[in-house]
Amino acid sequence: MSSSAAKSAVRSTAKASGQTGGQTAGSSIAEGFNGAFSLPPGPALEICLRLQNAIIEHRLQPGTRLSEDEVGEIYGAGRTVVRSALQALAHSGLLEIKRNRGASVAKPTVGDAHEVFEARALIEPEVARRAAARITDADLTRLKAHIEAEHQALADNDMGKALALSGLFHIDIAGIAEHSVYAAMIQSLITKSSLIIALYWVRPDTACESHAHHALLDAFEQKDGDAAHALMRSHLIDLHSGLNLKTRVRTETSLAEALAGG
Amino acid sequence: MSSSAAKSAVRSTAKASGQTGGQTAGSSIAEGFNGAFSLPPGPALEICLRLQNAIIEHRLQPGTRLSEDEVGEIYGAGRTVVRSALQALAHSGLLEIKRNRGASVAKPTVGDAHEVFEARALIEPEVARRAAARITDADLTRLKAHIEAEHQALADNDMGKALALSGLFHIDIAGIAEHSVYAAMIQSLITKSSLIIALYWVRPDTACESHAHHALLDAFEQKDGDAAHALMRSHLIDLHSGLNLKTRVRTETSLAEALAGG
DNA sequence: GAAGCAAAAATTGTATACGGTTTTTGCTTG
DNA sequence: CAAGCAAAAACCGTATACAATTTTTGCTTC
Repeated sequence: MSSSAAKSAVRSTAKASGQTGGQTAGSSIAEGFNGAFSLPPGPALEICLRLQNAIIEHRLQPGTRLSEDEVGEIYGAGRTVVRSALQALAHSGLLEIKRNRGASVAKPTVGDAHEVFEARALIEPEVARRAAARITDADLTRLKAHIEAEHQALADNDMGKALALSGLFHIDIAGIAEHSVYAAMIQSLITKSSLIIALYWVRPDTACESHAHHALLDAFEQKDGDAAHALMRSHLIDLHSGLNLKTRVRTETSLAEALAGG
Repeated sequence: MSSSAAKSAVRSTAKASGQTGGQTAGSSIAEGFNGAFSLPPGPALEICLRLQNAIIEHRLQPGTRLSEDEVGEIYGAGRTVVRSALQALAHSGLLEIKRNRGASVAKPTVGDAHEVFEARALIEPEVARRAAARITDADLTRLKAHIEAEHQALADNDMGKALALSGLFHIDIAGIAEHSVYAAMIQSLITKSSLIIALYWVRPDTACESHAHHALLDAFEQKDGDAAHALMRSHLIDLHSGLNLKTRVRTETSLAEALAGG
């Protein structure tokens, strides 16, 4: 609950380029998402971030089961720390844990999807207005870098990375607004959005997103809070409408998926 | 073979006889708060609810340290389940866990307090509008019962219970609105509000709260969403203004408190 | 051949033991 | 008598072992 933590957490993402192409959690794209877990620094938090990153980048699909032994084997940790990490992720809404059944990646329903984007449409415009009043030049250059990296990821056809960067853009704004309560809510909502997009995204062109982010950046440069509010709201409504929430998409379980692939 | 069986038997009897005052977690006032934890039903969840209840009713004050062994001793559980419970509570923002330092009841700062009530003033009016559109007669009678119980607690001069019931009123409304995302947010905000009130509450008369709740009930009875929205917003602004967030109140630690008491 | 049931395998829930870090305490020394 | 330091106690982090539950599998039977 420290109100000063949000901004510094986002700021630290600027140094993310110093590492090799390896998959260390500290160098991952999703480092900016790290404010959501109330875990002390340690292996449990690292596993948390790695798994969260995998979910956000759609390398782990909704419904996938995560056995404690399996995860421990992959990351070279005991079951104790893995349990900690899984419980933390469950609390963030990314996993579901059932008694004696283990953890699996959450599968938001159509109703959940509506609720998440409705909440985002309420909260994020307010946060954007706050951010416009507080934004600094350093923040603006960082946001530009995010958009640039997102473009690059799209050029590389790396949809998972592009999506993660798009989310990071919104989270960075929450950090700029210096409101830790809103920031925590938005982090939770955006990670859930990632799951929802994995299940219900149907629009083929993602370019519109970049346009919206550019427009937001302009409003921030002019420190126009009302414009930022309006742009954010329309952006989120646009995102919401880009989902296919009428019919059921991708109801296949991991089993059916495996059958289709092989 | 008999050693472990005997020990568990002792544990269960201690658990049963230690709480003869009718304080089972399932029957406690804070039962309505139980949607916030992503723990499977079991002893960990029970300990979670008991501790949450104690915090909400101000029997545990901000800053109090909770040793794992101590909590385990009290509730007759091993450290494993206690750790689970403490981590879950930390995720809800009620506890703070520092590496090798253990858990302690969170102490929201003045800035946190502003943020929490600002967020409530944004979200809860929206939820009240939704609730007005969906409320049933059964819901109305239940809300009336809440207000009645709150009055009774005030008459008994049981401030902790009154405060918990007041929070339950708001949480019930979130449930009526049938919006799980908002409901989770509001539960988290209200439990945090409980900590904030423990630290910064200065207004001697709590009667105003009951009036506000009565007025809200009227709006719900008439299914007037706009009125519910406006009343909820003014109610929360009123609560916010009832806090002393200018100067520091109650900065004493548990040590100073013990000295003052003894 | 399908349905029902029992045994076995796999997986999670929990407790306990050991190692590392922090905090406290008591002594020494200026 | 205060300050610094070292030893010890307390506490948390992690791994491992055992118990309980679930899921799967193979057999029997209609």
